Amino acid sequence: MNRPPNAQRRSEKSHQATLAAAMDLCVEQGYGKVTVEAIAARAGVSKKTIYRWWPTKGAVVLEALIALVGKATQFPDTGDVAADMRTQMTAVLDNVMTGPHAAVYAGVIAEAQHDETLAHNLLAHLLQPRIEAARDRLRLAREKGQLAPDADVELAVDLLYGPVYYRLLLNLGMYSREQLHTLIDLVIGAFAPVPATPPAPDPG
Amino acid sequence: MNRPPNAQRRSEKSHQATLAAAMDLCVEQGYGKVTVEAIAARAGVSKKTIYRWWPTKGAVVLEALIALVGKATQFPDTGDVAADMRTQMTAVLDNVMTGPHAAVYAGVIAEAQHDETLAHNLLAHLLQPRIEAARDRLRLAREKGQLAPDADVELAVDLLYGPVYYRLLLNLGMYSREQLHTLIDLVIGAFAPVPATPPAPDPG
Amino acid sequence: MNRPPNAQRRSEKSHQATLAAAMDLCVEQGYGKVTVEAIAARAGVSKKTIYRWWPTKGAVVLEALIALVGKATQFPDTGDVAADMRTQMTAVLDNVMTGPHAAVYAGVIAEAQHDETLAHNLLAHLLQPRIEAARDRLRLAREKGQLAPDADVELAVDLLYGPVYYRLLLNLGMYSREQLHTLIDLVIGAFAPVPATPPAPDPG
Amino acid sequence: MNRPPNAQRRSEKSHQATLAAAMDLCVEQGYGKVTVEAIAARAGVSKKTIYRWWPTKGAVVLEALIALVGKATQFPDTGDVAADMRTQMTAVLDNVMTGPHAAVYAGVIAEAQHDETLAHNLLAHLLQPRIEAARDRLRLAREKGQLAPDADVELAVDLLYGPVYYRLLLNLGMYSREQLHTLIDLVIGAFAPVPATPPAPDPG
DNA sequence: ATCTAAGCGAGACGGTACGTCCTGTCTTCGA
DNA sequence: TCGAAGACAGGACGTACCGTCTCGCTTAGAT
Repeated sequence: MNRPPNAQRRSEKSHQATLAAAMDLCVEQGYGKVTVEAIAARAGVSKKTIYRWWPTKGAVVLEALIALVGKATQFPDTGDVAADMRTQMTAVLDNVMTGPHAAVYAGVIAEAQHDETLAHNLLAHLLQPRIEAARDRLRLAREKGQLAPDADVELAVDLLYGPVYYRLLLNLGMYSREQLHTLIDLVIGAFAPVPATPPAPDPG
Repeated sequence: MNRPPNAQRRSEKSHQATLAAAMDLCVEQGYGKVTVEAIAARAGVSKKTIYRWWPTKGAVVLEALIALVGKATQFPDTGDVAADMRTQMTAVLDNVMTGPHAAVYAGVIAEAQHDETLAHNLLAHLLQPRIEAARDRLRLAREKGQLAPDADVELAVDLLYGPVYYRLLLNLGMYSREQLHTLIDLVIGAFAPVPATPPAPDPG
Repeated sequence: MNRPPNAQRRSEKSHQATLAAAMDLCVEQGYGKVTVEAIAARAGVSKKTIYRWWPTKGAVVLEALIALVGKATQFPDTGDVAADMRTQMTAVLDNVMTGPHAAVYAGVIAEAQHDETLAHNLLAHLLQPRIEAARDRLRLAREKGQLAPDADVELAVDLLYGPVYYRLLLNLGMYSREQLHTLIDLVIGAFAPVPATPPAPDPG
Repeated sequence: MNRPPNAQRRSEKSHQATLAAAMDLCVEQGYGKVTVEAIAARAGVSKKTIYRWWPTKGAVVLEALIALVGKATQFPDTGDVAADMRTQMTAVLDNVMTGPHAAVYAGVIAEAQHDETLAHNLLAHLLQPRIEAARDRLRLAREKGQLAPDADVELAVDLLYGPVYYRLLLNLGMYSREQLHTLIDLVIGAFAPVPATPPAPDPG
């Protein structure tokens, strides 16, 4: 009954055409107005082929998004944690929080509200890796003494990413780069270590 | 000519039945699976009547949500800004970020991603008033010297609300009350005024 | 669950448009190539409306056929049973056994081979009434002594109609009017009464 | 260029398995519900192999039918034309007009209504030989003076076969053997030669 | 005895129609 | 005369088969 298809025999051409068509249509018409039928027509692919490999429209667009942003968000390690966070989050801001893909990303997140599988995959394949990378970077900084030894890195990441998604999803207007940098510096600063020797008392 | 209906002659009974049916169905089946047809059937109301007074399903549910949570969010002012933030945000946490209404709220926010009117009304009637109230409370604290004179209250509110919505909408698990309080204290602390004299080193 | 629709509120316009579109398409393209989608599109009617009132394409076309031929096949009674049979069967020949409707009729009969409901309705509403009329006419003739008193009118009707349907459905070429009349005369003759007084022996 | 396949290298095993599967499925589920996919699956044969050797499902089933009934229809010649017709038509009745194969046969005839090639092959390979055999037998009888010299043997065959197909295809209930024999005797009798001297009135 | 070209099973593919569902509009009928 | 009931046009859904196609594999005839 209903065996899964044989992935080895999958047509890479149809695969890529579908992803490209899905992303193009989302950018042109908005995620919500895109239909599986339209994706199939644009890609020159049959609906059956789409349903063979993806359960829903959301899954297609999610994969397209992952392909789009997957590579662009590696964390650098220059030694300066605040600078590295700025570098990475600026890339995220440019890639998916502004420009034509922002609405597509928001659309997928919206869809995930009533699609558990999509929510899980969104988390597992797009979000969680970046969250983990950020946490790792912060843990590294903590080990090097650049953050307080008891700094809660999970909370720190929430404070860094939370406001960005909040503004994306509640239509509050995305941060400019400057605002983003201010935010990052403030959060990193909040987790800075208490200096070992207190600063000399103000002689005034 | 499509004149607007005469609001004076509106049947309050149908109005309330519709809101109640919408909220009940959302809680039972999830926002995404609810249809206008089902709301009409459950409320014993005709579809026409629903479309006469609301443009979309989202608008109905938004109104139901506003009715539900609209009253519960006055900001206290006890003089202790951190305590007041905790009080108010804990109420929000309990009302819409956890429990059966959380998914409904998330569903409306999701719908707003591809419905500009709904997005506008969500912001104007539900979100913006609470954001403004929070900002006002923080401005008051700033004026009283409980926050740094240059504290960016907009950023502060983003840092308080952002992580909560982020965790709601990205399926990351909502904060416990303790976690929420930790978050609030950290953010308020980050905006605390720089003390004129540095704190004495811990004598222990 | 799935109550039947209210026939009183049926749109007669859509009803007639559907029947007309179905028959037109069948004549143009052949019964087998007609789809419910095409009927709906041609009639300017939604598929839902078609499925609300008919279970299958075959049912639509059957109703169209019934409307087409229902009126044209009354039996006359001139007193001459052979002449009356010729009159009626010639009308049938002209209406549904030749010309553009023949293939449509054959298509419906074909469909009825794997659609029990259609088969039943075809019999009950199209065929059986005409068969009964023919039998009645023959019974009348029998009572008047124009046929043998023990004439099997059911068999007689089979012998009259059978060959016609046989040639229609097995692609054997339909009878000309002359052939049909020969057939009728032969069959009626086979059921003629044995003369009370035998013919005088040929004096030759 | 689509060369025809090399029949010498055809797998007889696949050939027979396909025919058997087709007939089995038709008997089990009815001709109309059988699909090429199902035949392929049941036969353990690929769809490609079926389409290599037959153009359509109908062609497969027709071949299966021919294999089934092809042998059983030689006309006897005992000298008694009515008896010989009874013998042969009873065999037809038993083989394809009743029992599990009747519906399959009807299904193929139905399909032929919108498949010219199938119609042609059905006629040429199944029907026409039997019709010709019947005509030949009647011609022989005519030559021997058992039928009137001007007897129209084509019409006679129509009168013999027509009612049988008519009852098969219009769901009118097949004849019993007795009814069939009555029919045959009546038809043959209608074509009997006019006696030179009229029969003497029954002296009883 | 190998080579090689075909048939073969498997099954993915583009395509078409299916029959269902929901939307948002429009009509009817009963209170 | 208003509103519930619900029929309507429209359009996307996800499914089922169609007939084509591309894979490896066997398999038999020709080398």
